[in-house]
Amino acid sequence: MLTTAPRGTMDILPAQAAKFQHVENVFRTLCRQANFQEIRTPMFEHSELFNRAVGEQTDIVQKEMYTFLDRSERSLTLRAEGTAPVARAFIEHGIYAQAQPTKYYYIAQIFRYEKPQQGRLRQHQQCGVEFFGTRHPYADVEVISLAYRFYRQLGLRQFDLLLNTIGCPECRPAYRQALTEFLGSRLQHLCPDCQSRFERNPMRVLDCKQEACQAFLQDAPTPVDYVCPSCAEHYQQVKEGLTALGIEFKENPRLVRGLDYYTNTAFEFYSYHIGAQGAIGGGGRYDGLVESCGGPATPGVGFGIGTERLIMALEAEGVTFPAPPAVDVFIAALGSQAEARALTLLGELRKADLIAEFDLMGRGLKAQMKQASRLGAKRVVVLGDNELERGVAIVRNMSSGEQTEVSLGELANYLR
RNA sequence: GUGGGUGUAGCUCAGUUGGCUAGAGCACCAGAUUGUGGCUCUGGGGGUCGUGGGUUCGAGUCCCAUCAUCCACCCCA
Repeated sequence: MLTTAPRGTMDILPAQAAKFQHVENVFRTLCRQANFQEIRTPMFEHSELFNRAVGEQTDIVQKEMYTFLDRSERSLTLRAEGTAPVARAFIEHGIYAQAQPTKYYYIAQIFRYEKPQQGRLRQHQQCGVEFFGTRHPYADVEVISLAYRFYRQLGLRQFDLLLNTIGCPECRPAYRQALTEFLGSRLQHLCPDCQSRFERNPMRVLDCKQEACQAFLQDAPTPVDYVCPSCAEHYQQVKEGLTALGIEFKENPRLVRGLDYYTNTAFEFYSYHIGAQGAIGGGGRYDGLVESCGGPATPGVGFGIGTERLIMALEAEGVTFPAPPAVDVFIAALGSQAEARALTLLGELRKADLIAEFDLMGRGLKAQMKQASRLGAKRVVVLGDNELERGVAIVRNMSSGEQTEVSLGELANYLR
């Protein structure tokens, strides 16, 4: 217990951390190009924020949040989701009063009390964006195309973009009515899960994975059939915008998102190579969110992309990550005098922007060479009493085996 | 929350119908000419066999419980 990470969490060791860094670097670069600014919100929020924003009846709020009381009996919740905290900050800092739109990106840890399995953790990371202040369908296109470019830029090829519209508060009641009537009449034929979904959130019945249910749902009404003219127009323009950018998508009228705040556009990116949890990113429009959190009515659209799942998908497709830089110079010092000189030498080399390392394990020369080799050192500086007396050092090229003598004063220059 | 699989060295695993001081490969340390890595050879260190009970003359092997982990359902990234 003491020596294992908590369930559903994992240590990201250097080899893996390098992959995260690469993914994050690409993400930051693309965000910068598209003029999204970084925002960092707290790792925990008042529980009420998630309850309200995500929806009391959602699975996240019902059973997946890390909620606790602090020492002042305030109910706090570890960030269960990326959008709500950004919306909260948007309101708290009066950003709605500035010129719109505002575009944010974040790289943040998300916490959910789930039962772990492949691609599903209790702490995971998301790269996400939130785009506030405009209902323009091209904002949706900007957001979706950013995610799309992110995947492509990293080298991901085999993934689908699923697209749907789920209407707005104007047109949803009519749809809800039709769906409820449809489902109500054949409730006894649906699986127990669907029966409970019917009570809590009828739209979620649509994407039940049970074949028997899907058979009964063949003729079920879908949101697209009921959207109002303006929602239909919005959806149409999103599709045209994506097409204009050469982004392929698959319309899926059954795609429904599990968070209450979504309106209109809903999308999901899916990889089929990483097990059952194939959703590598998802998002949509949330025009009612800011208002429901206590701010002025403000439209928004965004996505969240799971970094761990993304890396899994990349690896499944055999995408290689850039190798982390190897050690440039290893100083092999012999004896305490040389060791002392090596210490100051290291500083000089590092100042010259070289990755420099030496031995602190009291190894002999042979073992130091081995260590240097293990670290992938390109060159080794051998420094013993002989060299020290003459103010020089031997520089060995580890790939060719060639050795030359260089004066200590020239060393940094020579190695650079 | 439900179901199934798996827990032996740092890692990947072997361990015969229960039977000697629990093994291999990799990794680590040392040596093979005095101050030179990779390859090879030799030697060495390292294991509460997940944990706790039980059965037995005897348990890594069988039984129970528990914990952890993996996979799937639910749901999501």
